[in-house]
Amino acid sequence: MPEGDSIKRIANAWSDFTDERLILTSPQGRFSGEAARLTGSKFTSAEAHGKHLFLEFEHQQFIHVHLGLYGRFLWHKRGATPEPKPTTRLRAVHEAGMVELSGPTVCELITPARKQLIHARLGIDPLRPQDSIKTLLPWLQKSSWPIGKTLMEQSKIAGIGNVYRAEILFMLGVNPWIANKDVSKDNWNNIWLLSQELLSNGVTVGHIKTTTPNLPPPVTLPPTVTLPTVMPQAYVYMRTGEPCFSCSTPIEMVEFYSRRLYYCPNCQNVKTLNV
DNA sequence: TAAGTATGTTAAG
DNA sequence: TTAACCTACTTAC
Repeated sequence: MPEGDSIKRIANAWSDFTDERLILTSPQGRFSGEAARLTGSKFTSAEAHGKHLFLEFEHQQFIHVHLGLYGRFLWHKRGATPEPKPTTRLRAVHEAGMVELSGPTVCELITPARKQLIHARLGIDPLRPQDSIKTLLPWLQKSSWPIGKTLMEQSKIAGIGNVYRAEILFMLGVNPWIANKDVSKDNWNNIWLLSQELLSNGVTVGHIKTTTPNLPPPVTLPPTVTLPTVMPQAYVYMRTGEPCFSCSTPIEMVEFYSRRLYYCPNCQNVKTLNV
């Protein structure tokens, strides 16, 4: 489930290993040399930037991980020592437990210089307290990119993926095709605040759930529409053809820059503009 | 039980 | 542009 909230949660989980000397192996083989070199080094900290994870070991050694679509961390309790799965890229063992990483797009041992390069190509992250939409506004107010593309562009905003993109635009009633420069500064601030709120909530609850009672869609509910007693995880994501919770119009889906984009054509004013 | 699909990115061609 | 990564969940049979 790799959007930014998941990576932040994984970074938090790694803090259990802080100051421990780990035994690292790579049953799958593609990280064997690096695992052997790091074994016995003290793990010092974990950091998330967007969907990228950095595991720091003493002497400024970093493991850079990107889960991609299939990558998973599997945590084992203290004392549990299951047989290593042959697909495990990285296995880390110490007294407090064990973790296995499988299927990542990226798992590499990097220097501080390379880490800096990776940060430099990533945009502002709603989960990083030091980041602000203010630094991106000058570019946004000149850009003709559709906002639906911008929210997914990791070099501009890091951590939002296909689920949060669809949900943020729906919750604020924004047409995904509208140009960045046609979105007001106030609306960018609202998008940023909502991103922070939704991703933080994802870190807390452990999965993406945008449909909490505290975060209703801003669209006014007609009196004839009743929300289901048990709300699903999302308002529009993966709900093609089902009625919008706000206006009952069927949710639509199109291919958009090689990814699927879900939206309510009515609440997000798609018909009255272009598609 | 099998088949299909997905919250993503990289590198080969 | 396409294949690779090779998990976990949902749906079909």
